[in-house]
Amino acid sequence: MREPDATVAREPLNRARVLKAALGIIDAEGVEALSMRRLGAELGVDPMAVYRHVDGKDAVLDGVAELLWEELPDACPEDGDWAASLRAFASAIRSLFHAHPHAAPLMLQRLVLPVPQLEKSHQQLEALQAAGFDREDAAEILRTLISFSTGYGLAEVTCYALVDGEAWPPPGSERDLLIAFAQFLPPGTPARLVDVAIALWAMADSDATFESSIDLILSGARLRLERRRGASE
Amino acid sequence: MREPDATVAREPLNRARVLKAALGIIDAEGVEALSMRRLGAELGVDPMAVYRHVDGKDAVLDGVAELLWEELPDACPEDGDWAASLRAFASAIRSLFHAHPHAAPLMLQRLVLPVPQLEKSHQQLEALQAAGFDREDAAEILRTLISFSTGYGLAEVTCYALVDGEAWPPPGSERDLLIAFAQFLPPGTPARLVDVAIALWAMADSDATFESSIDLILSGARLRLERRRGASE
DNA sequence: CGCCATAATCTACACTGTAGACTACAGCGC
DNA sequence: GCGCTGTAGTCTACAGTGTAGATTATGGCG
Repeated sequence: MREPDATVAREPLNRARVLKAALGIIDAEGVEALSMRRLGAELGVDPMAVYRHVDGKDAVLDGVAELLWEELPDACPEDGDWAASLRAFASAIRSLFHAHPHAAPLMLQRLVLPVPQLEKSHQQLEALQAAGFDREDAAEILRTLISFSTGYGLAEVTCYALVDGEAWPPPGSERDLLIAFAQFLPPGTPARLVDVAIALWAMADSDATFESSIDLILSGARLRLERRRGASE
Repeated sequence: MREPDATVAREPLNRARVLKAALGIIDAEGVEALSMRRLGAELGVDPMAVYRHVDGKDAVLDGVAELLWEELPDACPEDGDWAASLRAFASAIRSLFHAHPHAAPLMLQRLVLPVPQLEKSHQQLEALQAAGFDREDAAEILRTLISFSTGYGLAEVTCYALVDGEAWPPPGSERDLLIAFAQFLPPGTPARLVDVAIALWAMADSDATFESSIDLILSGARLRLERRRGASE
């Protein structure tokens, strides 16, 4: 009945498989659905077996965060267009939130020091310095960009969480929107505040807002570069 | 022995006192230290008594988040300087994170729709429209500002969490910094990545970076206002 | 006094993370 | 073949969690 080769009743567990399973659960059902018992069940194994490969639940969460940040694509340094590279970096961060809305809290909890994120940041820093920025300016620009992309991604994902699986913004006429939003707000919220919520968070093209904000940051960076060049010559 | 007046063996519990106590615990020891039993103890009361005044633990967390956003100061609309008002708004959001570093996850979890935040946003929107912005532009600017301030505040607070009570950035020479940061990173992290971490997150004047990023966003807003005015006349 | 609403307590249950003892088994020298 | 040893997986048990439900004080009011 069983496979003849190597008598692999099961592949032995390992850290990578544990983390992958954990991310799967989180993506599908949210962080609060992840328990060690559930994780064991998902892997077809006693819950305690997981502890052989991972230090504990916190370590699992840390590992998943690392896994997520690893999905950030490398910068492609060949073209030498630092602005395009930065824009791609920012978009990638935002996309990460979109790809794993339920895991957003994890990416935030370990926001500053995940090694893969540092690696990509390093690439960006190098590109900026190659373009003539000094290291302080480059770091400041990158920091601004990371902060903004993170905050923006988070805000969007928080909106998605409200409707959980449905489309965002909730489709329909302006009147429909009003009704839909009223559900998310405590009863008795003044109508003018419902309007504010809609204006802020149910705008049609959040892509455009994101891009234009990035433009803003990049144009500021460009300005700084020119000033720096003018001063040094 | 006891106070004679009104025989108040204790003031009866109420929602506000529950939330205040919860925030106290969170500020002092972090979110994970908050349990219903701990909360009851803090209030000198059976854990179950809390449930009379609040719907459950999630409701407590929601309430605390609301409490936090209530600390956002009102805009002072009299001076009519929309840019100054926006800058104050952004700084206030950032200050909120600084004032309650342990509560940051809570403010994020309920990022978009806390009523008090909508109230202040409403004031800002009004001010912008009074200055000549149309509602879409005003909303976009505000959204960018909120996202950025949130992301920036979060990143800073995440750094504070690393040292938990000590000063940030950790003081000392560049070599000291290197050693200090190495502790926060997994062993074996390449030195160039430690450098990146330091450049990004241990910069001396994060106030200045914040302000200059806000300047960037505001100057973009100003530009849009002028264009809009030029087009409409 | 009795009645009753409200606040606070007590008990109990299902569930969590995980320490520690235990079993199953592969690879080894003899 | 034997026994040893190290490793992967299992089992049991414990302290701690959120909270449903029953129970007990405690006040106000007729």
